[in-house]
Amino acid sequence: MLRRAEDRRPELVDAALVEFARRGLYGTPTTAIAARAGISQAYLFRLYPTKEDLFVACIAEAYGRVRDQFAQAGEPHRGDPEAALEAMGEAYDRMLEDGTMLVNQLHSYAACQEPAVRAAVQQSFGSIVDTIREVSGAPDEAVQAFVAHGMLMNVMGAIGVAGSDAPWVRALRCEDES
Amino acid sequence: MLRRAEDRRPELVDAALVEFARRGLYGTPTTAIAARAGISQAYLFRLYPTKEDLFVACIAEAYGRVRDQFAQAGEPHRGDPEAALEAMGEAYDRMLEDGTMLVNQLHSYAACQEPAVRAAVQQSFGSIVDTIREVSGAPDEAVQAFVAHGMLMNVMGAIGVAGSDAPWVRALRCEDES
DNA sequence: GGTGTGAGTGAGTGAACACTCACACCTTGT
DNA sequence: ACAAGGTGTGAGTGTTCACTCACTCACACC
Repeated sequence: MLRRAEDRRPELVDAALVEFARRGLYGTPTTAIAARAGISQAYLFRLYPTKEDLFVACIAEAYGRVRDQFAQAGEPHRGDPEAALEAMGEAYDRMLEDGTMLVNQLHSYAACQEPAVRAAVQQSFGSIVDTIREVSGAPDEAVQAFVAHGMLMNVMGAIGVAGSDAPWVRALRCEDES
Repeated sequence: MLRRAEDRRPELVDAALVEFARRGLYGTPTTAIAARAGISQAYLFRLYPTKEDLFVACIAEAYGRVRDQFAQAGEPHRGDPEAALEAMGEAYDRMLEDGTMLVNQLHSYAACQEPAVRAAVQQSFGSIVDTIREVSGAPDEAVQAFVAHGMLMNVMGAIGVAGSDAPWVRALRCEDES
């Protein structure tokens, strides 16, 4: 019947990732998160003393998963930068399909006015870039282009043009007119 | 003594751009916006019937200014894609210094769950891309790389690593170690 | 069976916030 | 002179929300 708090916390973070994905730190009520996690709001605040603490935990989790996917995808191609980045790009595309982790990244940028959030974002983001650099061994220019391209795809997903065939969207996807 | 509503509205948008830049649509109280604009909160709601309407107006203004800067910077180089993109890039760097317009773009992505915001973002964003394409005449690949690079710089500014010299930041800026 | 401890919650609380309303004031046209 | 209409506000209102408190219950150990 009773569960350990250490077991509950990751479940709460899972639920919070879904809710925060919708409207970010400021727009997401803790009641919705608690309801999704199947616990009382009061207990949410026992597991994480403030909403911001929970958000920071979500940031760390979301970035961590992305980093792990990159590492896993790139590892078999260690020593072959092009192949490694290619594999990481495919992993990124797969993550874009669900979108929860990536859209939370956008919300994390938006909440960087809060010092605790900013610190977590800097740390987690740096860890992803380090992983890309270390595993792929690619030159800085290629890493920069890779990260930048990922952000563009992320934003295009978030603003709902991923499936659009407006000319400017097709151009950003580098599809020729047909 | 009394001013016309049409004159007030742009001033209100200016003030709102500053306030929204901090915490976005959900995290910014209308009281703060009204105070900055030097009007009562009640009058704010006469000028824009909902906070969301005001936010949408801010989106349009922020994106519009960016688009105008791009057009102005690129126009003298029409017909020379590389030079045009280069000039636009410099214009972007200048806009990053203040940051208000660009960080509002991040907040606009984060608020895309609201249909009205999403529609405005899609329209304004497309208008920027169209301008870049039309004025520079650059191939899709170059436009994509340009936009993606801009987003990366924007995010790095927002998360507060613009001036950092951590290795991963230097790598993303493509500076060699020194 | 008793007792201590951590899990878990129902029912608040106070503040913040989006939005409203009744009213005053200024300006313009006639 | 005065009506009409736009400008502007003080003082709310109802709701939402982060966070708290007093409490119950399950379990482990003796």
